[in-house]
Amino acid sequence: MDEYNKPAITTQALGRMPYYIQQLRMLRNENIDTVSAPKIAELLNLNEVQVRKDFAAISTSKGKPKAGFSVTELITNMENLLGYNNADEAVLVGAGSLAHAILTYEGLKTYGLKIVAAFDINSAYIGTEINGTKVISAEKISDLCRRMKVYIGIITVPASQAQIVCDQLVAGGVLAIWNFAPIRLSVPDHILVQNENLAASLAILSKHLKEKMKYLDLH
Amino acid sequence: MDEYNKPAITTQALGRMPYYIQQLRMLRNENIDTVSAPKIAELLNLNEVQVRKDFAAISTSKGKPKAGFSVTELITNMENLLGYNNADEAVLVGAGSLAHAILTYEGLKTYGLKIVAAFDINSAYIGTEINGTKVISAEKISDLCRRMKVYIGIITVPASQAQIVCDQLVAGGVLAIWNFAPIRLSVPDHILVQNENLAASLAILSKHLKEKMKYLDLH
DNA sequence: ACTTTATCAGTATTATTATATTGATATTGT
DNA sequence: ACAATATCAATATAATAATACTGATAAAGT
Repeated sequence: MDEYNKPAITTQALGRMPYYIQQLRMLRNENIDTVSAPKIAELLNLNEVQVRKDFAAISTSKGKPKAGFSVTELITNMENLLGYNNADEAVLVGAGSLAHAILTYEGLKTYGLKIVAAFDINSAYIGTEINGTKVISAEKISDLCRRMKVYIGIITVPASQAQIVCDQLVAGGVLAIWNFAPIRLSVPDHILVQNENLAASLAILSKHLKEKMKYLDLH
Repeated sequence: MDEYNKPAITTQALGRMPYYIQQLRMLRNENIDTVSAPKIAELLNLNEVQVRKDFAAISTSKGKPKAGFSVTELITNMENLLGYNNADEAVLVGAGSLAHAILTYEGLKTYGLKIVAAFDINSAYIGTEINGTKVISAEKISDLCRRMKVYIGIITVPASQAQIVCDQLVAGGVLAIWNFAPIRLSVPDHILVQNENLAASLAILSKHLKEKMKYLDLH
């Protein structure tokens, strides 16, 4: 039940878990029951040692030389880590196409999230359902979060409204915010913000490509 | 025109640029023409030194003690860096709600991307338009990419089809791929892949929250 | 003019993450 | 039973990124 003497899992490793899970499930479907770190590394195009370290960080048992790790056990360990069996409830604010994409995203439950309500200010959306989730007037954010004891909020509204929405979520007792608006939210110290910034990824891709193109020009 | 003796910009710094641009534009709108690194750091909740370093990495001129940096100059430098003035053309594959969200995302042009075509296999979508972009049959991916000399591809199809689509893009001469499918694509060495993995972010958020909750329980 | 002060640039330190190396061990094949 | 081998665990090194520190300097106040 506890994890002393375990190398605490790093943020980066955590980010790789979904890839591992996905790959391990594929192997399980092929009735493969043990797998080595080098094999997974090859499949996912990662470093062998990195994979082994990641496995060591989450696995309840050790890998065996020559054989590797138990596929089902790794899956179970990762699922537990990510909260597969006790998904947190979350609310989503903003009912646009991004919200739609999130609500229909199969990964949600797998990685520990269950969206219990969606909010919007646009009366045209209010009362409708998106993939089984009711859209409710944004006025009720604080009230409903508090009453339902929801601790995670997802923000998909435009940048201009993100801070307002954020404040309402915080007022409603939300502790963690998954923010898709391209701004840095200002929150009290104890609130967790995970920014999902398309602009940032795009910037990185664009810059890398420019470097590559420059390089190609010279040769 | 060249940048010797410049600290090369890091990936992380690059990811912060969109936040800086956004903030700097707000300041410009308020007719503020110089700003200090500590001020920006405070507004964006970042470390003062980090901001100064980031500015130093992209700015064509130096900051002045007591005054700070020129707002407009910083904006110009960042826009150039990110390709604001010569946006790359890209194609998008998969016409679902995520594609919709990307196509209507205002940030695109700002950060150097212009989507010239969208592809899908679903005949119900083919021929329609999303926010002004035509949806074309997925059979034509390779051919069209090559003819239009498009070097960036965006993948928003389900995981099961992502590799196939990826191969078609590569066959069409695409050099950089922005991948929203939750798998690690296998590509030739010279192809750039930027993964945008919702599952990974979610995993990180979920884990952090669990730690926080555990901590709160103990007090 | 002089002093104070906010800010800068440059350098040093620390933290985090990734990768390489070394020796041990379980399985396979002879 | 023994040797060969793939893989592991653990430790060491390297790469990357964040933060702290130190001395210099431009602007503002006295």
